[in-house]
Amino acid sequence: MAWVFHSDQPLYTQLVEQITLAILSGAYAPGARMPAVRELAAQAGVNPNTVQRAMGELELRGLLRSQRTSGRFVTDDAAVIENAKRQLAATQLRGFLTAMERLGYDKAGVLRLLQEKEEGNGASGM
Amino acid sequence: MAWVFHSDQPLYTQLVEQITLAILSGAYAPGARMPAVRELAAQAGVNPNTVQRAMGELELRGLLRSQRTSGRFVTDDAAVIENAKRQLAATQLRGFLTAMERLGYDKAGVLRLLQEKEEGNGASGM
DNA sequence: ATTATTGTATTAATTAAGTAATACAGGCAG
DNA sequence: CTGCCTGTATTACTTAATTAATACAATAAT
Repeated sequence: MAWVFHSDQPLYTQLVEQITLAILSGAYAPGARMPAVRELAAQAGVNPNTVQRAMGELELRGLLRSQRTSGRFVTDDAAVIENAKRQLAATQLRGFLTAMERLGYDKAGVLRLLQEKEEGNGASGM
Repeated sequence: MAWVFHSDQPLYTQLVEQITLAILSGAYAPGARMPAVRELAAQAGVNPNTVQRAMGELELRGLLRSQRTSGRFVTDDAAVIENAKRQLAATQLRGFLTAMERLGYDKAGVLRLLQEKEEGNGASGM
């Protein structure tokens, strides 16, 4: 796993995001054992507590499960993963739509904009 | 103007957002004089510097113009306003699409999702 | 039983961000 | 020319968030 961080967001947040995507994409497979906190911290070059914090967040979301002394494991419930995916998508969509509405676009307008982009032209027809 | 603030975001950010939308929607008309920094601060119940900071931001974006001793004015260039609107929309769209792509949705998938929502049903067909 | 490896908890240090207090500067009206 | 109303700049206070150091706890393996 390639750990790349930028400075305009907390480390633990970026960890949550990257690990989440790794799980949702299957890079960390369902049921698989995660690297230990200290190991992952070494890999990523951050403090173990920072990893711990990220992991805790992911446990709350049900994506990880900790086994006290044997390690942490990705959930093996595929439905949970699929659900998380859909949940994130829904959140994105909702936020996007309300932002666009405040800019004066109704749903039809948003659709039009998207289809224009889909066609690869920048003509907005304003 | 009704000033409503929530605590999960800096005041000056919320000011920027609300004033921006007020300008984009025409509530503060092109060329119109803005309330003075201290007056607006009193209205909104915040420190004048906080308003100043928000105003400065809006100046950078070309939406406001300060006249040193006579006050601040909304730009009277309608194109600037229109442009800001489109810029914000484009930013929203771009961010939304990349987020969705990382979740495994291609553009067609996003479109499908939107159209489903458009039709008012929650069936995702998963 | 001992040791090594796991996750966990607590506390402290550091840093950064936001907000506010206050003083400055320029022009217009009287 | 005096005073008041503009925006502006500087500085300091306060608060919160992030990260790190360190110690604790449990279990599996030897």
